[in-house]
This record gives sequence, C-alpha cells and structure tokens, in this order.
Amino acid sequence: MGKAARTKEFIIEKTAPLFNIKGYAGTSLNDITDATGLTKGSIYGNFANKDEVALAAFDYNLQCVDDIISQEIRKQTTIQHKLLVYANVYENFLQYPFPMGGCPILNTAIEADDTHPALKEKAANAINNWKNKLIALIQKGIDAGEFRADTNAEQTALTMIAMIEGGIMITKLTGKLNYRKAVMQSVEKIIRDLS
Amino acid sequence: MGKAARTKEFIIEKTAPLFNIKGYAGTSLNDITDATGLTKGSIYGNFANKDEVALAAFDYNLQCVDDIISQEIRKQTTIQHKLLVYANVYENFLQYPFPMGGCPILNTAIEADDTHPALKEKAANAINNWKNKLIALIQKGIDAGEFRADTNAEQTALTMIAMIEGGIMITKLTGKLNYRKAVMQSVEKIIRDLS
DNA sequence: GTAAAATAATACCGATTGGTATAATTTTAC
DNA sequence: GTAAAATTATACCAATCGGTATTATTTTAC
Repeated sequence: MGKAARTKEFIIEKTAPLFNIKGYAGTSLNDITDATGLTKGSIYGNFANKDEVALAAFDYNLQCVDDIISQEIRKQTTIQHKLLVYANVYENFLQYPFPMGGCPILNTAIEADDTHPALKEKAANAINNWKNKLIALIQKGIDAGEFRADTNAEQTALTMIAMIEGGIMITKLTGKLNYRKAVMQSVEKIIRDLS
Repeated sequence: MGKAARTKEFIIEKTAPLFNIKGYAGTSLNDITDATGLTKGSIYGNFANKDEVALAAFDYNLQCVDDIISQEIRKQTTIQHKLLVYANVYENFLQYPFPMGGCPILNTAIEADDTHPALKEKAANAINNWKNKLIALIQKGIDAGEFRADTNAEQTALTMIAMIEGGIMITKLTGKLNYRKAVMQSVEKIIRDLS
C-alpha cells in the first residue's frame, strides 16, 4: 500500500464520522481539513471533490456495520439466532464499534433522497443487499423446516428493516433507550413467530 | 389578521416544502427569497433569523400531517379502524395533501438529532405526542373489550411508529411502492392481532 | 544517490453564506 | 387625510463556501 492509498484511507477514516453526524450539506471542506489536520491541497490531491470523499465515507461506514453484523451472524448456528443478530446488534450498538452518528443507511437515505442521486443510490443498494440477505436467511429456514412454509420472506425482511431503522430514529431522537428496546422486542417476536 | 401576520404565514407556506426536502443546512436564504419572491429585508423583518423560519416551517408541516390524520380518524367508528388510519394514510399519502419531501418528523429527526437541538426537541415532542395518541387509542380499545387485556400499549405504539417511519424511508429510497405496502400490511397485522 | 513523479502546502479565486444598516414604501391608528 | 409606525427593498458586510493554480516537499523508481 503506497503513500497515496494510505493517506486516502486516513482521510476517509477521519471524515466518515463527520458525514454520518453532520450530513453531506452540513460537512464543509473546513471540517474535513480540521478533522484530518491536512490542507485543501492534500485533500484535492487524493479526491476529485467533496462528493468523492462523501461517497467513500459512506462506503466506509457501511462496511463498518456490515463487518459487525457478519461477525455476529457467523457466531450463531440456527437460522433463528442468525436473524436475531440484527435486532440484538442494533439494540446494543453502543457495545460495538458502530459508526458515530447512528445507522449510515438511515442518515444517508433521509438527506440524499431528494438532493443527492449518487449517495441515494448507494443507500438504496445497501437496503436491497440487506433485504436480500434477510430473504436468503428466511428462505433457508423455510427449506430446513425451521420456519413455517407459508412465510412471506420479502414482507418479513422489509418489516424487520423498517422496524430496526424506525426504532433507531425514535431512540436517537428521544434519548429513551427503552423505546428502542421495545421495538427490538417486537422484531424478536416477528422472528419467533416464523417458527 | 394584520399584514405582518399574513406575510409571516405566506413565508412559512412557501418555505415549508423547502426545509422538508432540502433540510435545514441545505436550505439557504437565497432559496427562501427565491421561493417567496421577497427580499432578505422582508424575511428578516418578519423573522429573527433562519432558525425561526425553519422552526415555524416544521410546525406547519407537522400540522399538515396531523390535520390529515385527525380528519381520517374522525371518520372511523371502531378503535381498530381508527388505528388503521395511520397505516392507510401513510401508505397512500400521495392521495392526501401531504407535505412535499415526506414525513417531516423523520426528516427533521435524522438531520437535527446531532446538529440542531431546537429542531430536535420539536421532532421529539411530535413523536411523543404521536405515541401518546396511539397509547390512548389502544387503552380505549382494551377498556372497551375490543382488544386483549394483556396488550402492551406502549410497545405496540412504538412498534407501529417505527414500522411506519421505516417503511416511508425504504420506499422513498428505493422507489418501490410495494415495499411500503408490505410494511404497512405488517402494521395492519399487528393491529388486527390486538383483538 | 539522483532524477522524475507524485503528494502536500500556500495562496488565491469567484460565488455564496447568514445577517444588517439604511432608505424607501406601505399600513395603521387617529 | 395625515402623521407615526411598521414593513419592505436596496446595498452592503465579513465570513465561509467549494475549488484551483502554483510552489514546495516527499516518494518512488532506477
């Protein structure tokens, strides 16, 4: 890994929390130079513009979440427990190296949906990948006889995602941790009801 | 209503969609003067600063949603149907005079939670009021014998809100209307399961 | 070790940011 | 109808916005 690649990585690491907390419009190039200790010349020597930094920062934050989830899923043996990982990780994300500012998909989705097509597409892909992973897991559970045969995998997957993201929003906003806990218990109920 | 009050109202009406679509940081004073056709002098003659416009715009957008919901709830007679209004209105919000840019609570919550305490508090109050209304409805259903006595009203309310807001985010992001439909059908199932 | 190439710092650009002082114009109160 | 008060427009402010040309400094390749 050459110097250039290392600096690029460094810039992304330092700015990823900024974009997740303050948003794309709310993060200025001054914020970026402050957070990295580098100058504008250095930033623009490694990225074409602010957009490219933001896109890379989103990828970094998303990868961070994916790594945590994947690692926890690998620890579980039954499909039901693998599905429960999503609820458990998001319910206790303070215990994990979760990106500062909350779920990057949610944050990016809300800001970018009407304003930034490139970021919007990245967030949309993230949701679709998440959905597909859930569907694959649920289908595996159906095939293995662990879940009911009449399960609507796609509807269950979308409902889980909606509940998790909605629960994050509510708790981040109100400061009430038990609000998220209540929602995540509903997610758990939905998963248990698949059996 | 004097001239001043009318102009103030006019500014709010014209800028409310802006703030809901582009966000607080993304909406500039130029956007505001463009949308209203007024000059900066006029804006600052009626509002102390951009913050005050944004706060008033949020109130306006929220009132808009509340009016739609309240009106539809009044049309229904059973508690179950009153609860279903939330799912139905949000599922078909294109059929109503819903604020441009989607749910103002969600939009404001995500942008303001780490950056704008005053807006954050307004959004938090909106969520709490929504939650309390749902709890009151559910409790009424329990008291009337329409719902099961062991219903956890608060958990149900929070789960409904999370699902609705999460469902809005997913559909706004992916453009797939049937994704929201799937989630809203899950909301309906939760409501039906109360009986 | 040296020369070429890549990276980083400095200094700058025009445009835009939120905001204000002042002057012109309307409203309002009587 | 007139004078005082409130509202709106004009012109401006310093600061900051994203971005770039140029210079200085490191890396890299040989």
